[in-house]
Amino acid sequence: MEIKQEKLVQIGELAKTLGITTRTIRYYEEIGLMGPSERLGGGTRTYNRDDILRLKFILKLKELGISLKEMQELAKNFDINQQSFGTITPKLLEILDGHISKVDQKIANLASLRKEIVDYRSRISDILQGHVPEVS
Amino acid sequence: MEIKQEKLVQIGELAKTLGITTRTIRYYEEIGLMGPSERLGGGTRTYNRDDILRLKFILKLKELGISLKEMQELAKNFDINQQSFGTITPKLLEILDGHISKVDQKIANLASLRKEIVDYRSRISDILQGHVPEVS
DNA sequence: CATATAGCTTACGTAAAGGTCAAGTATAAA
DNA sequence: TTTATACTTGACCTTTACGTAAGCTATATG
Repeated sequence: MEIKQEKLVQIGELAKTLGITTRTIRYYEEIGLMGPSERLGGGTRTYNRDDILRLKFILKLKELGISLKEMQELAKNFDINQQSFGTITPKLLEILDGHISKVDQKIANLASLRKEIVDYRSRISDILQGHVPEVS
Repeated sequence: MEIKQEKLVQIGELAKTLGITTRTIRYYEEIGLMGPSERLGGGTRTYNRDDILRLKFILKLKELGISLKEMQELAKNFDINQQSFGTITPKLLEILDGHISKVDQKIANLASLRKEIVDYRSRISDILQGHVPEVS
């Protein structure tokens, strides 16, 4: 039986390599996004490869506009049955499908917003050209 | 010399017709977006046609995703010379252009997110079919 | 006159995503 | 051993756009 040799990093180093602050990492743990990490004797948090992947995933989703609250919703279903990947996957597909719809909806909303802004912009631009706009 | 007969409304009625709360209107005054309105004897605020147009304009910009802070920037230019709509528009165009870019950026990000989710979804779907995925 | 309704000011509360400070502990280097 | 970092928890601070409550005034109506 061989001993697993995990490469462990502390919170400061992890934060630095990811370009975030330690507060952010602790905050994600605080709200349950990261799950309690292993501690050293003195209480110092340590992170292994899986922890780091998870954190990177969170940052990726955040970068793309998913709120921490939405991630918490996702995390519920992820964490409840972490054991059997086979039984969770159908549910996971369902969740992902839901998210695809949500994203599609957001894209549609933004596209509509964009059109409105552009239209409004051109009306204002007309004013600068001396055109008389209609009162709305 | 004829006396101007302005139709004046009070805050409650104005709020109701615009679908906002009185708090919102007072707040806009509080932060200088609306300028102090005329008061009746008892101190009750009254709004004339220009005030109402201005408030509608604010709501329109808000609807387009412009923050109250950004509007305050606009208001600076707006208040100095209230007559000339011409002096405010270039600044407004600038802000609107910035917003169009922002929205475009968000749309691009969401599109990218969508692709990622779809990819992830299909990898998971593969697992259900018995395929062995690569570790990423 | 009493009550109802609308208005007034002051000021604290809220959510999101952390920032910042305080006071204490642990570990490594000089 | 002293000093310098890095870490810990706890708790209050920040911003945005108002919500909400308290306590008071003014106007309309029965």
